[in-house]
Amino acid sequence: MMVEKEDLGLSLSLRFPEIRNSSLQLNLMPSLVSSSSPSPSPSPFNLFHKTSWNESFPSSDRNSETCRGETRSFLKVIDVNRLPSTADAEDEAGVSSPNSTISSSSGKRSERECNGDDHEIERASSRGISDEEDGDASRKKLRLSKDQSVVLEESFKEHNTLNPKQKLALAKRLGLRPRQVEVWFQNRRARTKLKQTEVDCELLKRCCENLTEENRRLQKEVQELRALKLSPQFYMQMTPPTTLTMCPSCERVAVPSSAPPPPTTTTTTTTVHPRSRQMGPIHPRSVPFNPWATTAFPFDALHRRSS
DNA sequence: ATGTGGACCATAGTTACTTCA
DNA sequence: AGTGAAGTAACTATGGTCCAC
Repeated sequence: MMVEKEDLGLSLSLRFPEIRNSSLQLNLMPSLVSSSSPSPSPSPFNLFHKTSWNESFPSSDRNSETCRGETRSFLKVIDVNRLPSTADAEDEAGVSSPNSTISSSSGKRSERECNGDDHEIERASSRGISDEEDGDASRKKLRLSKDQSVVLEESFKEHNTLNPKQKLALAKRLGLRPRQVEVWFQNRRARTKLKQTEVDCELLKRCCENLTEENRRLQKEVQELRALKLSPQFYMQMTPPTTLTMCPSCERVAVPSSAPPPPTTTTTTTTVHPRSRQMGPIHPRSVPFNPWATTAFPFDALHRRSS
């Protein structure tokens, strides 16, 4: 069995070598995924990756990253949930984009910043620290309003990543800082992946249960057959065993040529094509067991969504 | 052509705060 | 009112890609 998890867990493929055409493709990404994103991407969210949005908003030049001056210290008294003033909005969306400097919270951030004060200023502003709270090291969490969340969700449906221009535009629209928008998208991606992982786990669990059940059934059958083999009298009274076989072309189960009522346990190979017996004997083929067959999971719907 | 450093971005994991039962 | 769980904003660490040099 090969389990392959593609594209960040949003596409799950399970294949059983002995079961042809039984590959399961799980694709649970939101249907909003643009079908126009063709090329595979190393990004686990490749289904979302770089849609026309990004193309229409080419990434702004990275040279716009400039060191922030101490004039930003006024942010210490700004409520992050308030709508930005005109000047502030300009600042937010401006070319220099001071906040985008901090937008990347990578380990290299400190290298890019002019000094630690700027970082602290940003942190303070991100916490919405008021005058009396200034200096408190604990971070205050803001709660995004419902409207803000709705807009962010809608934006995420369109594209789960943002380029700098998108980030700025969205931040301006929502009255948030670009960093907040960025963090929201990061967390949103993480939540999406987590949920997808849970779905995948549930699916694998069901698959395992089905396989276990089938294994149990087969073991029981083997035991019964062995028991029959050990009791000659009973064995001799049995009707000639037959085997359930399937026509490779029409996938129908063939019936024995003698056509008695099929016994429960069978092992012969002589078969006749179910459609017409003039076709003569065919190569027997074991009926494939499909562990997914008894699963109530709506795979068809998934396939439809992924296509 | 290749190596290197900087900038940027992504994810994983964690922390701290808020909300709610 | 107090409390634990769940949700989530914000953070850190790390690694990958791109690009200029």
